Amino acid sequence: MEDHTKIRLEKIEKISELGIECYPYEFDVRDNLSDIKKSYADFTREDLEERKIEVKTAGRIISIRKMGKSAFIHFFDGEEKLQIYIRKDKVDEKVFALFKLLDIADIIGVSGTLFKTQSAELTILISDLTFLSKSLHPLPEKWHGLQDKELRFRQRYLDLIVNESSRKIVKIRSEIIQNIRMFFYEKNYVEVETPMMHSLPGGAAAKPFVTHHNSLNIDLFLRIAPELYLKRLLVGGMSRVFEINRNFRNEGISIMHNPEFTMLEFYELYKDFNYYMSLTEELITMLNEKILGCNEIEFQDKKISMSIPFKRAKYMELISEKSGVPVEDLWDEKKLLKFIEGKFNEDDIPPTFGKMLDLMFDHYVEKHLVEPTFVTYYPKAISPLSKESRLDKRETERFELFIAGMEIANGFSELNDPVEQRKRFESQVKDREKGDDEAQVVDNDFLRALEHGMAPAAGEGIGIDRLVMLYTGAENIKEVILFPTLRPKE
RNA sequence: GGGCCGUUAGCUCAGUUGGCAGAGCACCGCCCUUUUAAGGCGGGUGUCACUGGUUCGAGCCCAGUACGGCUCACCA
Repeated sequence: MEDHTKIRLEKIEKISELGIECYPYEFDVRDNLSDIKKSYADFTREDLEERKIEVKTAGRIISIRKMGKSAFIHFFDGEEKLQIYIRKDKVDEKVFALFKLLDIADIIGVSGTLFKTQSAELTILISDLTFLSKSLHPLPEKWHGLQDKELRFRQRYLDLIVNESSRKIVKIRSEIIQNIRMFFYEKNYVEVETPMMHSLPGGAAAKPFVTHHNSLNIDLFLRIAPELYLKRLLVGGMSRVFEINRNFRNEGISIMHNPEFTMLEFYELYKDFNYYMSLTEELITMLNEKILGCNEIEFQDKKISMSIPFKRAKYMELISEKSGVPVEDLWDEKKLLKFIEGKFNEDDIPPTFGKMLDLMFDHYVEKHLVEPTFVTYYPKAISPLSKESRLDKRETERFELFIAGMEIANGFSELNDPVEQRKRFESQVKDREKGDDEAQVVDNDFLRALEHGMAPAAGEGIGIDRLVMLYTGAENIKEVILFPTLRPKE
């Protein structure tokens, strides 16, 4: 056993011997530290002297400065720090004996009177001390905090205790989600929850996790997207729905990817993708206002203007512009393949036309999309759930929003023709046969729903984790997910 | 999955040419009633990630393994 732990266990014994409960059941916190600071930080020493303001609060000890018969302690309630002062002549003997057995990281409750020290720091002069919980381990180092990323992710609680930047990310994430909910509630959207376990993986191009249900004796897939269920709700006449929930994709882990991630999806009947581009601008503008108070974000040393309207550019034209390949040649699978064969390794040559376009886009375009940009009119081959474009039969009414080189949103006019949808699924199956293991499968149950008639509709998904990265400047998705997926240790 | 890098005390980090394992904070003992990176005196608390190898001798060199970071690929 670690020495620190042994010593602290001995202290628990000694506290017990004083007749003090080491793990009590409750404590009446009358004032939290932020309220105390907010209310009294501006009072002068004389004001506080005169008014003798009593407070009762609790928190975790983060530093102790002992001076024989007195001591200063900083403690922390998850939100704010405050100093407390204990003097031997101002408390019971037992309280002072308890104080001597306290360690950094222990959790205590205190009652006392507010005053200001000679250096004008608001401080509680303790009259009573309640032991609330012992920590058997010391805190990480006091001014470097916890730096080791692996420890920060594995022991997030320590990270939260000592690193304010980590607490701030949690808070901003909560504010973003809360504001998104408000945004949709105010527009009369209904929040729903659809299955996390699907009998067919659908709604996106991705490899699923597989699990098994014992009593049904069937394999189930953790969902890769909620899309096909949300559209069943549109068939059911729910005209405005949204869901904020986890998706699971059995793919690589990187600074942009976690196997489980949070997705917002929303759908509205009688609207098209143009309307949703505007709605997205409205949503992002609202978030900028609420979270940052301005229409600019700072991301990895880059200032990015978020003012609307966002740029719009066609998918094929962007590829053409950055790669130098004429648009009509991009549409010609043979010419495109020839170009790719000349540029990429043999191993990297994609098996399908859609994958070739993806490769071109990712390689030539994506990283350049720093300013918010709607990439529009994705080809049909890579958009099996989107409605055909009114302008060009090869394209769909689909857009993706890119900010800071990250794909943030993906929306489209929803394909609602069941015959066409079946063809698209079948074309996906052909892609799968050619070696695209992320191509979708035919979902007959979903097709039956479409056959009952789905009104025209727009739909969109927004990756919440990446959105939080934008608003917090986090450079790794693990920073915005409290417990990112890591290989277990030991 | 590929490439590069890292892993030394509870934490943050040094460790030279292969020659007794180090510092600061934390911790332990003593002193100290307005300190705040409190201070003073004394104390090193360690499976140098793991397993082998080379060597008189390995934290250091070599091989492998584990975990992580960065990056490329796939993906949102």
